[in-house]
Amino acid sequence: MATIPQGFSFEIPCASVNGPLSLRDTLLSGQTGQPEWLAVDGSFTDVRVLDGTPVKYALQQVGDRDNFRIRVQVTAINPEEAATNLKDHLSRMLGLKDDLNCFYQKFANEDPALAHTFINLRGLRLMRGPDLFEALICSMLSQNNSVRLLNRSARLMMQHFGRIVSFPDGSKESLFPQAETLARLNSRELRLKTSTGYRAKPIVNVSRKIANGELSLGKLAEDSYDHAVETLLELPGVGPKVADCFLLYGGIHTEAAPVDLWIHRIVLKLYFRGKKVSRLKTARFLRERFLNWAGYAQLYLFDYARRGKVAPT
DNA sequence: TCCCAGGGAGGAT
DNA sequence: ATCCTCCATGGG
Repeated sequence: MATIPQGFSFEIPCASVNGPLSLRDTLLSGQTGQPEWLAVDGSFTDVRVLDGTPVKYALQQVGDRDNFRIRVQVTAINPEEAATNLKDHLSRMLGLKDDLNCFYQKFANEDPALAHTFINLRGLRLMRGPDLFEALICSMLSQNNSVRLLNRSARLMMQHFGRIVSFPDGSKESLFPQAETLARLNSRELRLKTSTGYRAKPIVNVSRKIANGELSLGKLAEDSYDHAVETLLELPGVGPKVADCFLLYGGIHTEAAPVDLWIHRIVLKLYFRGKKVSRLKTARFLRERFLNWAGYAQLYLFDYARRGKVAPT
């Protein structure tokens, strides 16, 4: 009887990350492309299907924001093989190639408010959701919702409607549901089982468009920012903020800057002297000022605004 | 009990 | 274009 390989682990060295990293801030900053990661005594666990095979892994950052290594524990049928895919997956998902120092240097001088966040949030990176459908649904869940409830609904969707995968150690985990699965539900069932409220109907509707081939998120991801937004806005339950959320956290366009209530408040205060402008203009302002770093600027300002609890103007 | 949450749709002005 | 109101649900 062959022995089951138990603990396999590897490390990502500091040298293969472009600049500082705060794994904790990155995974717990409430980025909407996927359910927020759960921290279990300093370690974060996730389950993904990479190249067709289920992989469970735990991440831990050893060291500080500037001098560190990422410890990765892998559970899979063939851990060594999975590790190869996992390295690419993590690099993309955690934005390890993003040149953070370039971002900081570019705006530290001309933008004092933003520069303030560079100190507190040093190493915070943009997370790209590994799955486009998951990113879209989580973005739709975010409308008029709290981060806490959004995550709760996403987890309930996984538990009730996600495929279950099992691992050599005997554990079973549930994945985020497929579009085809949600497409077969009636919205009432989804609403009652996952506490999604009035968001259930458009979520089922959009899932059906994807399942029957009317909408291809893969093709959408190849489009320009403007054209992609145009397509997204035609979907029920998708407005400007949700569209930008999907494009940013789906890892499609870093120029997308989702403008929610908090971002709107902080941008009006910092850049418009409290003058009232529409959310659409706020979003355009961020894109024009920060270009391909607009998503990052939004990410840092979001945390800054929430932490400071900027009052409505 | 009331207000709010990483908004969107539909309508009226 | 901008400004209402309503929309389910759970937490404070």
